[in-house]
Amino acid sequence: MPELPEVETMRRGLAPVVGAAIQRVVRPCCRLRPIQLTPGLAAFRRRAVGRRILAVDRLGKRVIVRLDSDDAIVLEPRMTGLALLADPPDEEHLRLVFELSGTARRLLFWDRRGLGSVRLLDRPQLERAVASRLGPDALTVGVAELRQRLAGSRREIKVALLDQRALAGVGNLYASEILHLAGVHPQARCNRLRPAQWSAIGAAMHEVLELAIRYEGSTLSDGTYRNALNQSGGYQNHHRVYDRAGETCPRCLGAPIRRIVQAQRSTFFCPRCQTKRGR
DNA sequence: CATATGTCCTGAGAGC
DNA sequence: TGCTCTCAGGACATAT
Repeated sequence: MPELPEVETMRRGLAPVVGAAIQRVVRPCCRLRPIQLTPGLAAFRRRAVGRRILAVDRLGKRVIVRLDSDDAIVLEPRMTGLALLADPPDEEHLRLVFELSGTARRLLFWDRRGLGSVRLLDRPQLERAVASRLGPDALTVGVAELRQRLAGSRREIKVALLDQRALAGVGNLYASEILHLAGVHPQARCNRLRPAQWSAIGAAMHEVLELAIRYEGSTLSDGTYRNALNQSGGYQNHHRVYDRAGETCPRCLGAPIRRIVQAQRSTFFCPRCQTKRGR
């Protein structure tokens, strides 16, 4: 489930396509339902083929491939989507192929569950989408803005961190990791958190995300996530709490990690060293 | 307006 | 062994 570190790793892995021209766009036929492609294939080809790739950026959990036409291709991996330069894990779930000039040859969008999407947007469309759907990027947001955007909410902090309109990039796995490092209870209400706790969350967020990027993201036991060269990430070996229910907390070495459910998603935390109210 | 819940999707793994 | 069932959680639509 690509979150900010995995998508940032994808973005970096796609560096070789910068400068290449898109020569063909191919949708392999497959027995599975096709992923969402906007606009349809014919219009997509008309606008993409012949264009050169100027840059590959990231916004939250989306990869933005900028074209020399002022259009951009937005890759949204959601649960199981991958952007690949290397051969995919299998052919069956290959959803879209961009054939390119230059050394990279081709850029693939592979998605086992097919919840991801590929959209080609013009500049106003992209700007509108970003403004209406995405908060500041979690990797660079400052503590003051983080606090300003979340502190008024009555929601539980773990749930609020997942709201992409408030803050872009944090997903279910990293929300647990961040709050554990910050020492903040996942069920603490945003509007009850103290300034020192917001500072701790902001610092922990940057620390966790940067370290996870250094390890090229997390490949969980299902093995789905891969970088652009179809290699596993390494951060799963450094998870503090995620999917570690029952194990001893690495922070206090005293209490077992607990799993609870918030907003239909698993949360992992240490009941001893994550508190609702700082002091 | 803010917040909560339901939905999409496929494959892995559990249980019988 | 093979069937059925549950679960995983991205973002968005719909409900409260």
